[in-house]
Amino acid sequence: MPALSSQPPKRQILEHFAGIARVLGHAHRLEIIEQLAQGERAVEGIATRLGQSVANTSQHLQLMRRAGLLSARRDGKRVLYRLAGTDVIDVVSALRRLGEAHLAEVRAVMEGYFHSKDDMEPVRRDELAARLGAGDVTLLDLRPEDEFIAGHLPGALNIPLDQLEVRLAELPENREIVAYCRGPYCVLSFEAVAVLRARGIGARRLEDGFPEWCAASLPVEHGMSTP
Amino acid sequence: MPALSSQPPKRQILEHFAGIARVLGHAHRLEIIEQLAQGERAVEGIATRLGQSVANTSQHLQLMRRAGLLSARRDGKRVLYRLAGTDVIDVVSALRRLGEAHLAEVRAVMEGYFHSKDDMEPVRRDELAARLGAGDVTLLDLRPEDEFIAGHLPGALNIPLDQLEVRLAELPENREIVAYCRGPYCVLSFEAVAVLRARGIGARRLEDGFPEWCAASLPVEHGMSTP
DNA sequence: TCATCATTCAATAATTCAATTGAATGAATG
DNA sequence: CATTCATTCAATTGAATTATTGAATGATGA
Repeated sequence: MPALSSQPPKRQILEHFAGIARVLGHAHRLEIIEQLAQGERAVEGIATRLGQSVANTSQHLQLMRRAGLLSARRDGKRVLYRLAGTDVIDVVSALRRLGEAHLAEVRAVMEGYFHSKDDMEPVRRDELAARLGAGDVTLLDLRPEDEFIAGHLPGALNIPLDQLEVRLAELPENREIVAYCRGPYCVLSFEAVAVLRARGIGARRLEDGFPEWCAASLPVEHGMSTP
Repeated sequence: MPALSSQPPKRQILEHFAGIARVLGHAHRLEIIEQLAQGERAVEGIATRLGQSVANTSQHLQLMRRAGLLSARRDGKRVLYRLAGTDVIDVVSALRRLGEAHLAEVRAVMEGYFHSKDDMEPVRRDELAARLGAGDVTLLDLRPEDEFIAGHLPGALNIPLDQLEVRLAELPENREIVAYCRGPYCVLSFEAVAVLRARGIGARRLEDGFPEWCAASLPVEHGMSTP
């Protein structure tokens, strides 16, 4: 809670933005956001996933709620938290990009974690466009269905992120999966790649998203998916 | 400098991202980034603009440099700092959007600062498309010249942000100015509106940027500007 | 109503962070 | 070579955060 003293208004506003950044400045809270990006969760569920006490998790959740990152609703005995909006995801994914780009230590950890460096590198737009013709790539669109219908990459399969775990069977085997979403700052494709990798399914993400693909005058399809 | 203990790799990575967020979690540092978004600056110049001591500013700068947000070069006696990359701007502008959207207090301060609420609200894409025909709007493209040449909104004037202050005379008077840049998460248009307002020039920014305009199948021009 | 369960609050101790002060580099100029 | 000036370092103080503990809400169901 930043102090609202009699400072110039610009400074006051920056103080608020800095307050939000401080709220994001804790690994547990970033992990909570990652959880909630996939849907509503109760306090205890989050706490066990984090391996932290319920009281501690509750305080983190409330801090984020006060900062406007989360909202909560009561369902019987439980209090279900969810992200206040997609712009929370936007900040976290921009943060992730920045961290990946500039922090050498992160790259080192990642290269130790994933088998090869290529696995983690995003697919470039031109590379993808060239490989689409060959037909050995499955495109996975993680946006909500209405956005998908309004326009998507040719031949893409639409599975919104929150349904990914239950619809894994729809993914063809033995084809490389390239995930994409709203744009380079959207975290949906990051999350999807993480989910797929956790199940041993090879997947990479597109460097940017649908708007940029469009802007590059590459082919676009409209309407429902026809599998 | 987050601890790199023997934690699961995912936790280690989140720890690093959180560290970056903490570095952003201070109003002075956000203000430094705002300064450096306009170009290289020496330590003392930044310090005087912030109204802080040189020693203190130097420490903030070094903290940001260690976090990978800034880089520095020596020029004679002075050390010139600059942003390490545009992704720093991306995070700050995503943060800004989040703060503006969710923090009621920020809105209150803004409404007290600017004359009317409308002044601060971005121009929606469809609204702009409709008004382009009438010809009472000057479009201002703040991206670097090469990006402008590759494609821009019809009739737009290209003044990269770092040249804005010296090229103010090129702006026509008595027309509303709408600034745009790379996308909704790019801070260039935010900065431009701030610069213009500080000189009493009415300006608003486009809700999103060039890729989204393209994605919406709206008209696009290529090549140099022809004033 | 009472007991139960999930969540929240309040108080504490350990850690981390911010700004100040004064001294120490390190390049440029006479 | 010594001086000057911009920047950095080191040490201190005061403030803010984090995780823990145990008690207090507040809704549910017997």
